[in-house]
Amino acid sequence: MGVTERRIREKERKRSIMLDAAESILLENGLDHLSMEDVAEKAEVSKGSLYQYFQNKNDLVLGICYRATHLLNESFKEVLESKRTGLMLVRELGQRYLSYVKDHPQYYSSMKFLDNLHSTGVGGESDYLELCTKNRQEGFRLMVEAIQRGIDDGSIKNDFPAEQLALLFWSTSHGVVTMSYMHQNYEHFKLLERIGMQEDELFNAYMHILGCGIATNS
Amino acid sequence: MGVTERRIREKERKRSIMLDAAESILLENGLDHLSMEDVAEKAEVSKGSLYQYFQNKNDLVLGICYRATHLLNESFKEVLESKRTGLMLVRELGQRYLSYVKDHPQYYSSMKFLDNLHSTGVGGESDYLELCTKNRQEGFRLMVEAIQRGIDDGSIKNDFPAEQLALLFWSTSHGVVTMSYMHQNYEHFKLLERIGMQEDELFNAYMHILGCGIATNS
DNA sequence: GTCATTTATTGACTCGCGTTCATTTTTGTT
DNA sequence: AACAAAAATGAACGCGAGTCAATAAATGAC
Repeated sequence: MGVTERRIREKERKRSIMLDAAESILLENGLDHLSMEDVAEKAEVSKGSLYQYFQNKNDLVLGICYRATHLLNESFKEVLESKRTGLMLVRELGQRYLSYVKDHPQYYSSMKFLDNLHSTGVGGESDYLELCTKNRQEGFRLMVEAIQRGIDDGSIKNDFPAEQLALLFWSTSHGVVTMSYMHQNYEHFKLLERIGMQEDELFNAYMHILGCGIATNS
Repeated sequence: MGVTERRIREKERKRSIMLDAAESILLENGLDHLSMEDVAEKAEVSKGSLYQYFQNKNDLVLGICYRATHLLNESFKEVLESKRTGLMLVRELGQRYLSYVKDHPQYYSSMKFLDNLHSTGVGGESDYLELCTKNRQEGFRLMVEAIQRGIDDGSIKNDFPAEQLALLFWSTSHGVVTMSYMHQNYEHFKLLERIGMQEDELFNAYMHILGCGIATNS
């Protein structure tokens, strides 16, 4: 029976169309102004149909987030395939994260949404939630791997276990990336200008300071 | 006419009661489950009355945020009164921020709300918005001052201007503090445990790494 | 091709919540 | 007590998430 298979494929295709619609609205209007009605209209289906493909609004946004985390991980994996020192890998991961946020602000805000759900406890049922969480863990694991390689090849100090360094890098980079995200996406956000700093300067300073802290030789 | 003055005082008192109510609900239920009706009930006034004291829900939350930012700044000012080296001041500021978030999670979430508004553009009218923003800038200024003192007294490298270092510290500490906030407030958030790390270990590692990056002598 | 059954689609409806406003109550003044 | 100004109230509105009974389309048996 190829019929049920085609049904599944067809269903996946429509789901994808709906996600495309949601993504473009998220990009244009931001999370706060993403309504199910607008998504339905953009996807050229009825509101009720949306709910056949997504359990609720959270689920829809997490659907985007699933794409988002997957894409970021792919980019990270690419980095880990190169043969540079661990320290350079870490730097490159940071660089990738930064460009990722620049290129896909809608993905970034969907990931913020995920973080927020994790903070709030649970925000309703969603099958995507677990998948997204898995993806994030995978991303974290990739970071640990880069750092571990750095410790092994001697480019990174072994003052701390790789997991702990990774967590630090994970936490801190978030703030830096957010800064440049806001700088890029919100006209009125003038903090960087106010202190006369370029966007890439911030990242370089971050990497420099962090580098001094974790690299074996300054 | 002492009457109008008393009226103003009385009005301020009621506003304060309403903020107290909102605060306690924010503490118990979190931002997502903070409804105007609940606040009204807790403050023992009608829903309509709330709107005589606050322009809208955002305004109410920013009212809490105003308290929040003020309190944090007071704590920061206290630190700056001491005569330690700039580097030690910076460390102490971080420490204060950390305990602040532990002691007043509802204030922390109100500050996250403020950040979010800043991200989103503007979320409706609120007189408190400007006040909160001012407070945040003041907080940032205090951080700059601590770092500048460090540069002056030689405890902090002068690779970067104080404002830039402050911005870095500001951005990165946010991530670290968020981590321990979530660790404390959300039972299911097990990231720290998973990698076998204590809460204060994370902060110490952060300060250590950062310290290596900015201190004059390792 | 016809028809019964399963599956997909629809939009009118409910419901919760932020917000408004006409009305009532309280407070202050003469 | 009479009146005016300010404050408080809760019924009513709008908007958007989520539901569901009705309808349409697709499938498979004969």
